[in-house]
Amino acid sequence: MRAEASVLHLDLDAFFASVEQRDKPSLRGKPVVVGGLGRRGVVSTASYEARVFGVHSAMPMHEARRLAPNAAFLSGRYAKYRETSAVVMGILRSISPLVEPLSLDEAFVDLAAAADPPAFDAESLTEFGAELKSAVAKATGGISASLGIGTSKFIAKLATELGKPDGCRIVAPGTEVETIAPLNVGVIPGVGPVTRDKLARLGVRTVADLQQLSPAELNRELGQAHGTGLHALAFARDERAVEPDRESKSISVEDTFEDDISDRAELRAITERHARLVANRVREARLFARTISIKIRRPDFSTVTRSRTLHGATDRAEVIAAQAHALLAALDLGGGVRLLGVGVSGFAGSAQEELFELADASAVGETDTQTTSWEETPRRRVPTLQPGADVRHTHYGQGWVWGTGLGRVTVRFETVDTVGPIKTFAIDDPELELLD
DNA sequence: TCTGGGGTCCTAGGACCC
DNA sequence: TCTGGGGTCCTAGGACCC
Repeated sequence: MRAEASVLHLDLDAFFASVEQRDKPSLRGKPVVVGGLGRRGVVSTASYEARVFGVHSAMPMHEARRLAPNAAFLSGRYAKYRETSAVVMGILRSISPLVEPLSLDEAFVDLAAAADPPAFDAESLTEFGAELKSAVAKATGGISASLGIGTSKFIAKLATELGKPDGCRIVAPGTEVETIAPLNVGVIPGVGPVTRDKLARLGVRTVADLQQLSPAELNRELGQAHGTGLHALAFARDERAVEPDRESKSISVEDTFEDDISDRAELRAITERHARLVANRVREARLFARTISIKIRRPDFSTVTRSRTLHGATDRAEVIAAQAHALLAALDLGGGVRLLGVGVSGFAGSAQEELFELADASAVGETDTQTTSWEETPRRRVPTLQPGADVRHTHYGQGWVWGTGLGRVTVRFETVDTVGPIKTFAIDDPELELLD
């Protein structure tokens, strides 16, 4: 274990909702929920004002609406979130070359590798943290971050959690075990609902309880890797390094439908569209994939995956689609499909494509006759004017979609620093333009 | 009207090979 | 007639994370 508190963890508070409140001043101080707005949507992020009502991430949207009917429900503006995230990651990289992003709103920083590292005492680190938080707020237009500093990834992340929101918590070297001992085992990364239940059956509720179990006992209950890992973390032993350049291991696109789909031609068309999106991303990453997978979820929520590995590697949509079609053709889809996904993995740096793989796959897939042409565009599922989206009107300027319905769209004209009226237009008003 | 989308890592069994 | 023992690759499923 590191002797010094040299790992920093940063988490942007209620990130997506914070960006919305930043760009939509009328929503500041109000409950905001960002997520899928459809019938089967779930909450991505809830602002702290919405959390008061019990709304939280991953909650079905209909439940969130029931709990906080007066909240603003917005579909995400992911380009904006990526943009703001990049600004924050840039600040972190100016501190240390070793920055490991975990998602748009979270990252680890190895402070020991910093060009100008802070002194590792509580006072210096507190000052350092305060400066970083204000630098983030300044560069992002007021987004707040929570920070944690500790001797390992686990402890740094836990420190962040303990200080949220808008916190800066330092766990002093040597105090790790006493800090975690009284906490629920759920604070250990890798302990989710299933593991927590298993541990509860062994009488384990807190990290201190977990410390009483032998590694052998844990391995028996949870498997070798998980058991060994948990035993180490229970004593705050965590040697994982901050890894700035983790290579991606899979790329996938999936979609849950508003209504279950049974029609094979339609599913085929969607598979094709997904294959194209996957192939685009594979090429952007300059990769070639050997394994093609599909995933379906049935109406009863049971999930099935099928995959096949090619002899060579590909970045071509036609090859991915052909394999995916063949895998789909072999599945019983009676009863319909709720979700369909296409993915690739097993990356290689170069293509060793074999010509027969395309032909071979079409042969396997020939049971479902060609009812859709390659060019056919599947129906667009996502309406363009979603609540929260940025729009511009020739007279009123920039605003955002408040709501839509009955062929009309209501727009609130405001930006970070302008306040204007709320107006309703016909949904196809030529003076109204969707931004991005 | 239950339950997103993008990932990572692990397990377990079978094929195959030496 | 009683059938080792590893290692690797592949597939499918599941827990978990944000």
